[in-house]
Amino acid sequence: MDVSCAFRHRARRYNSGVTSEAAETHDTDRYDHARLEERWLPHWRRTQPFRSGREGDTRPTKYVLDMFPYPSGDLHMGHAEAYALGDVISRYWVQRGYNVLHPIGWDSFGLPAENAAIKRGVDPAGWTEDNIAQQRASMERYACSFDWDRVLATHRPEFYRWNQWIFTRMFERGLAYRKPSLVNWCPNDQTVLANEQVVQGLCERCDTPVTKKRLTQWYFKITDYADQLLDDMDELDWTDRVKAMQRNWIGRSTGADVKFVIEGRDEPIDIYTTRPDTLYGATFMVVAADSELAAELAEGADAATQEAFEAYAEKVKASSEIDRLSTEREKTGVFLQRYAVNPVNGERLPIWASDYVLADYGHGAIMAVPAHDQRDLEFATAMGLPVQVVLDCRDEDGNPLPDPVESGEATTGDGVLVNSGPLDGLAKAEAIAAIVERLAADGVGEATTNYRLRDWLISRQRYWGTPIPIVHCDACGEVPVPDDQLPVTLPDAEGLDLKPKGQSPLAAATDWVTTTCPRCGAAAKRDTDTMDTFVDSSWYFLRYLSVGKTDGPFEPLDAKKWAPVDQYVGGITHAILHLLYARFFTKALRDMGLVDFDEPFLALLNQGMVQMDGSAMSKSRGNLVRLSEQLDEFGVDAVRLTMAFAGPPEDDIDWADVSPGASSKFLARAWRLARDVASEPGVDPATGDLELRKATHKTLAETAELIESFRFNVAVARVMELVNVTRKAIDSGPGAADPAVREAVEAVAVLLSLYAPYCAEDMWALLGNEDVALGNWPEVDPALLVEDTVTCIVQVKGKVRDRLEVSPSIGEDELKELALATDGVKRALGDAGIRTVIVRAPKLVNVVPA
RNA sequence: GCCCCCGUAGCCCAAUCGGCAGAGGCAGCCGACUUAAAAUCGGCCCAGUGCGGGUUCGAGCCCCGCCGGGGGCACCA
Repeated sequence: MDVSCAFRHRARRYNSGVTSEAAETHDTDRYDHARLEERWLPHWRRTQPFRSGREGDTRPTKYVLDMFPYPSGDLHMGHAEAYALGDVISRYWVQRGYNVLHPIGWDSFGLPAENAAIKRGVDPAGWTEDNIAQQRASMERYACSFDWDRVLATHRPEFYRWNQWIFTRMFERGLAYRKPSLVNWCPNDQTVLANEQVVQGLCERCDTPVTKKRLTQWYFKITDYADQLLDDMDELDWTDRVKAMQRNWIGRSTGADVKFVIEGRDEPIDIYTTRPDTLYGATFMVVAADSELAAELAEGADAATQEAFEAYAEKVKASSEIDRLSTEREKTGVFLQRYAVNPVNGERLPIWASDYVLADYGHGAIMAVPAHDQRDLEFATAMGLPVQVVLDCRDEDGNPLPDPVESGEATTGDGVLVNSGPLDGLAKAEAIAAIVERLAADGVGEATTNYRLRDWLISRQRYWGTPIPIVHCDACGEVPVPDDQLPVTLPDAEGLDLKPKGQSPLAAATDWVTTTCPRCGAAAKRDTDTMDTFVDSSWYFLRYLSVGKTDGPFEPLDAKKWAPVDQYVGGITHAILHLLYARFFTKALRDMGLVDFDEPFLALLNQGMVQMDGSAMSKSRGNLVRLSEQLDEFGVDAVRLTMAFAGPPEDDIDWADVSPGASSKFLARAWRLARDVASEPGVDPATGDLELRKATHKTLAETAELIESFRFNVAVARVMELVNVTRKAIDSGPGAADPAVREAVEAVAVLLSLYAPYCAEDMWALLGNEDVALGNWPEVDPALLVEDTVTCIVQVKGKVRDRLEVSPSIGEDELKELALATDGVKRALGDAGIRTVIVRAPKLVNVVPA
């Protein structure tokens, strides 16, 4: 798409009601965002100021990365915020003299393209490429400081070839494997979903209630890295919020495995518990109704029991995730007419099957201690099972808590063990240590760790994704496609029915599916599933480093030079999924010897969302604000500045609360400064007005700190202050010809280049310079940061009673004397004596009366 | 239920070692310029920091307990 076309369009819009002649003429003596955009965009297209990694570039490197967009339509307000903030960081480091890698690409596989293709009967590839072209044009107009030589899109074979390559490496190491299991199934999209894509029991994409289906699917063994994924977070410069989300998701718990002998079964079974100290309180056992163990135990029971179990299991399977998630639901289950033996006291425990025990956590079986676990208590109450108290729990005042059976509340806290044989009298921690030791000695238990995190299900029964590079051979089994036969490209969508039908559309591409086994040469079939698109985004940040490379996913030397990412910028919506997967990939690639670092993203900034009138924007809600219209009306610079100025970047922006019009006015005010400067380029600022010089240098020094701690809104406020004092200097101070005015305005231009590149570039040109964006951060003169005098607050009993203008280097004793002599102190003190005087030279004295 | 974040003028937000509650902006009001309006320039108004305790010479900031808002996890044994 031609961006200049959009400009003509706007010019017409903008000047409607004015003569056509006026529409063609721009007033060069006024700030006119349309004129500035028309002037500078073509210039930047030519000069490509943000190309990184040029031959002979000796600047220190930095890698600043924005999360790449999905190409479904044009950019929206959310993109505008994210890229505005990422650009502030990236442009700042360029100004500070760094060789900044700031790439962009497209996360272009996935359901939206496929759904659009189905709906409109178009080719997903064509639809995707069209959207990419549109977004790219919008990004260029938006003046994103991207390196346009490093663009990638994940749907192109030159990218997804390396998905396949990494997959086969994972497969070789046992990190990619296939297993049958009950998986999340979206009946609408007709595809499997990862746990992470099920939100409140609904499909993340289409909000359809998710059901369960038993399927054989591909997994990545992310659970192998659970401990590292938890522990390595300590080193990351991420918010506590995101770290907490990741911690919750991984969900590490420590406890013990305990072996229970099952009557009539050769092998004992393991259960997992976090409270082995309550083992003497176990009164029954529960196995997950949808587990193989439950089916096996039922098989060993009488026919009536078996029938009851099968009916129950069927019901459980049919229930939706939503039902399952309801916490108020009644406990249900079937007694399997089987018994387990408690290893510590030989008691016979009836075994029940229920859906409140999960098949894929721990061992899918638990010991039930109803006195001290709320869920077990509810189940015992519903089924009339016995309750045995083994903990003496007390409230804060030392009174015993009511009996769980009477109160309906299990006592789950700490307590002293009772009715527990050798454990009696021990506190929780001691009891756990003692019982684990004894179980281990007897060979019937050991301390273990469990995780909420499950292995990552990556199979998708859809067309628009990376084909899984596996050939199924009757003789050889699962055979990875050899490297020299990669990529396995997608068959043409032409003639394929992409509609969801529970099986991958690739299965219908007979010619494509039919192949020979790479190992034995016999007739064989390709795997017809495609990979979860999160695979693409798990390593794309490495591909940017070596986009053209044809003999590997990335060049190790490039990775050494640039990676890991110094600063990542993106929405909090990816706080769990994408970040966790990318961290896992990095660790796996490290173990393959491909990278030499542990974490992909050292620092992370999560910008908030852009809302309108208190809620997320949507067409149906009628509160949609169109980015293109905002850009037409207020200009790129004003919209970008508004995003930076609205508040802390992590906070949501309500577009109704901010004012792009005010941003535009401010930019005009700044721009006029450059127009008004009356001294020549290169004039020595040292001879200029001292007060203005101090203001300029102070602003520069403070801004550096503010940007580096992401306080962009405050940094913008500082530029506004500098603009205000410079205006005053011109109008009612030393005047437009003073060299300090030029110094101040040049600083304004450099500072504004972070938020408002068009305005800054034009100011820079008005000042007789070129290329404002590149390494122009002025050196701060420390001498100009020192104040001649500071205001010392004089307090009596913490209340301000007087002020003193003193030297910054004043001594404590001298300051104390001056303070005690002030009228304010004398008045406030009256006849009272002095108990003590707190002196914090040079800023504060606090007199404490007796 | 567990965990994380946040409550400061009418509104968005500053106050980063515990030290003058206000930097910047929006809205409002007044004035200058103008025949007038726009634009521009200048000025003014506005809270004692959600509530209750505590520590301290001194608390928006630290501690405890509430209230309110947002978010994550959740039958994970």
